[in-house]
Amino acid sequence: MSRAAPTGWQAVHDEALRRIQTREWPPGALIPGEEDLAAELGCARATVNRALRELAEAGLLERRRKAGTRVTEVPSRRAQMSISRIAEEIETRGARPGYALIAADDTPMPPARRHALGIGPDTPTRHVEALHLADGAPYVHENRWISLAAMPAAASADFTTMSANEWLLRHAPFSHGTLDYSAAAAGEAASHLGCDAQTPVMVLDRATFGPETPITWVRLTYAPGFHLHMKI
Amino acid sequence: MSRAAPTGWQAVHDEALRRIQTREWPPGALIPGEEDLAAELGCARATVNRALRELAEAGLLERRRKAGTRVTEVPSRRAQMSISRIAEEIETRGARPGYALIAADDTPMPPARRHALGIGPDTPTRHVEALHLADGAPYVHENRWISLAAMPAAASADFTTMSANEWLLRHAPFSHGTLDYSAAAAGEAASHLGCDAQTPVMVLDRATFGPETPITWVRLTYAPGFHLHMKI
DNA sequence: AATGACGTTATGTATAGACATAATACTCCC
DNA sequence: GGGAGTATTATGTCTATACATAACGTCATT
Repeated sequence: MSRAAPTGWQAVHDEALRRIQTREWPPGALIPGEEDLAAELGCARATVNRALRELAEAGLLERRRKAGTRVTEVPSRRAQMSISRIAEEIETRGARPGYALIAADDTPMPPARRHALGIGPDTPTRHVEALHLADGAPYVHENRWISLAAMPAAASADFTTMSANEWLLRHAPFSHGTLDYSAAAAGEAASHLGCDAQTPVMVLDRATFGPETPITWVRLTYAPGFHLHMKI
Repeated sequence: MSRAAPTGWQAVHDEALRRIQTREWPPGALIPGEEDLAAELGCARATVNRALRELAEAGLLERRRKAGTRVTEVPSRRAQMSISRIAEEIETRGARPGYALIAADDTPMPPARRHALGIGPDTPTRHVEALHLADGAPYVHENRWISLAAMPAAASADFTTMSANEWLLRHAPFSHGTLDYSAAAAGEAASHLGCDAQTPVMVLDRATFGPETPITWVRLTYAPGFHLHMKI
């Protein structure tokens, strides 16, 4: 009941964050209960709850019923990056996006990738290969298979002007997926990216699933110089 | 007021998610207001608010005062990865973590990296070079500079048994930072990683800041075969 | 026609009170 | 002493109500 000013859950959030960062609440320490904090800061318990919940979601606090709330000993924070349209990604980097279809055919999906996506050998797929450009220069090579069981419309879709990436974002009811970044030699994509086959490049393997079914598997091979930037 | 069962914000969240995924609420559509939904689902407006707020944070809905809530046209979802102790990262991969200090000295920080971290040429730093092992094999090479202005205790810290990574996680009041993954040839780190200098490897440049001051800059060079795995 | 004031409206947030739930701490009984 | 059952307690959540705030539309004024 000492402080009068900081009402609002953000104010409570900031005040708690300050106490954590200044070690007024040291790592591992049990902090006052919601009721006490609400009384001290002059707000309702629900307000304190909202603030502390956000901090817990950020990994700075650990909350357990009955046991109370304590400051995380070794905070394992989450880094985030936004997954968006490749064209948008290129625009964000201040370049003019371009797109060129290389092939849209029925090249069979390799068994290893069928397994990664979780579809059987009989599920029909469509194969799309394309190149995305930034200011006219190769930006990323896209090599994709789409499950026609999940997206029958993909069989007749025209990928010459709209990339499969964007088409799927617009049409597929995607719910979750996995990303797998690795470093590799450019290999077969080298000719499209305008570099040597031995040049180290970033490779992204992505599997995407709808609420019920696997949708697509794609390998994106980025041109040399690509950086994956994230914030914590 | 038709449905009786789904009380609880998670139920409302799931129901809204279902309507988005089934395109009962198609992309771009304006969905019913909180008041209406609360009446329909038989719960309080605050409960609907909580559910829709979560979906908005996940990037599936866009909410604006007065304008209402609409389904995101092209959802740009966020991928998450957890940043943790390197030892923990190795354990997660099912291996026994190991650590070997290579050097702890006063090697000056290169100007480019001083700039990336945002500290002037007069700020004293400490340099630490180390190798992290997984089941005895090289896992990642760590090359780090710590600002002694932010962390004076780092000047006398012993990094022979505890890595600088872990020491900082325990002692530095870190608030935010940037991650920058790229693919590169192993180069100077090759000898430590047991590979050729030309081998493509993943490189992570990380700058870490406290609430007020820059703390540390580190380059982690991962051994060949490393994959960065994320979920959406 | 452009501009500015204002009312309307949907979301954002705060509150007090209540009940639910999980987990610890304790007690009782064997 | 050990195990089962129970009381206690801190967080989790829901409700109803209220007010705050942003933004769109409208209407009047210049």
